Amino acid sequence: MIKNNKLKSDINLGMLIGQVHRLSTKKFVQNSHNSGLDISMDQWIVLGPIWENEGISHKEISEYCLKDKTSVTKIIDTLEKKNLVVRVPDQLDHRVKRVVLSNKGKELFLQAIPIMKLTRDELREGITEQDIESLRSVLTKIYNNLISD
Amino acid sequence: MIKNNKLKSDINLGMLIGQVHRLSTKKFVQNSHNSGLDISMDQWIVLGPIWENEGISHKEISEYCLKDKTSVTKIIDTLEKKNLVVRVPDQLDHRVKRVVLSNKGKELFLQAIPIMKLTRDELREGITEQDIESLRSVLTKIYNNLISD
DNA sequence: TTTATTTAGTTGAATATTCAACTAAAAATT
DNA sequence: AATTTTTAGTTGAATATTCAACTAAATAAA
Repeated sequence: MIKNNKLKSDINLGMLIGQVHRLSTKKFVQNSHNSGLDISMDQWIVLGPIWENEGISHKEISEYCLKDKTSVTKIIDTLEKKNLVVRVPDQLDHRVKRVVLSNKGKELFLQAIPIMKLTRDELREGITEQDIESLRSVLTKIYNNLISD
Repeated sequence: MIKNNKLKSDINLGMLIGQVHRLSTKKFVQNSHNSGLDISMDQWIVLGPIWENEGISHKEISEYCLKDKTSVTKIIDTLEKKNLVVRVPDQLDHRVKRVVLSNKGKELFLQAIPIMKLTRDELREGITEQDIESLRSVLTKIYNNLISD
């Protein structure tokens, strides 16, 4: 049954996506650690839109990062505990929390940029821009299949 | 800085891989749940090689699934708690634990196969075999970059 | 205006991952 | 044979994700 090659190859594809995801985040964290920085991949991903858009809301971060609102809440909890960001309640809409970077957060973000670049270069070694675009294209198709219901 | 388009597109690619990974596992779990099955994506992934190779060791499962040995230990803990598998110490090499499926485990595995197929079809809707092969190819290149250090 | 519904964010429980440190057994050195 | 090193697996702490249930505020409907 499982010997069905088609099924098996799908499982392998799923495992491959999972493993590439895990190993990339691991590589980023290791590179950060080697540079003396204490930041995880997901913390970096959430810091991005806050850097670009001071006072962005949870919901907007969620959309930008393709992350669940629950995940965003908890990652911001961690970032706040590390004094990298501050939550500011919106003055007009009291449901909304706006997030801003502390100086420490800004500093860390700037230091992490070259780490991101290094990690990208390691990942992409020997891979053409065309390959990357093809990867992005197919992943986007799958993504669209997954969000449409 | 982050406005650097190249960097930004890399972040987006990373987020895309992460999101596709999360959404696929979510889709599988939802499909399972809709069929009355209680199984997670990672539990399914670990059950696979045990089904194919009764008495497989943790280490072999680890290699097959592209998962860390710690993860394998903990997922097998869960599977054992659910009475789906049993650990059997190897008689010759006392370090090795061999894992076998219980009847309940075999039953669940068989029931999960069509769920896996359904999930695959949903993911791949409108995507050519060529696209999938291209995806696999680029991911494999990245994977190889990540494991070679 | 009062009620109902939607929206933004949080909480707790369950699962998964990684790291570092650990146990115990096997294999290699001396 | 005794010691060192490697290997297989486990444990505990920290991070991340999902689900379901929840609070509180805003918006829509009655």
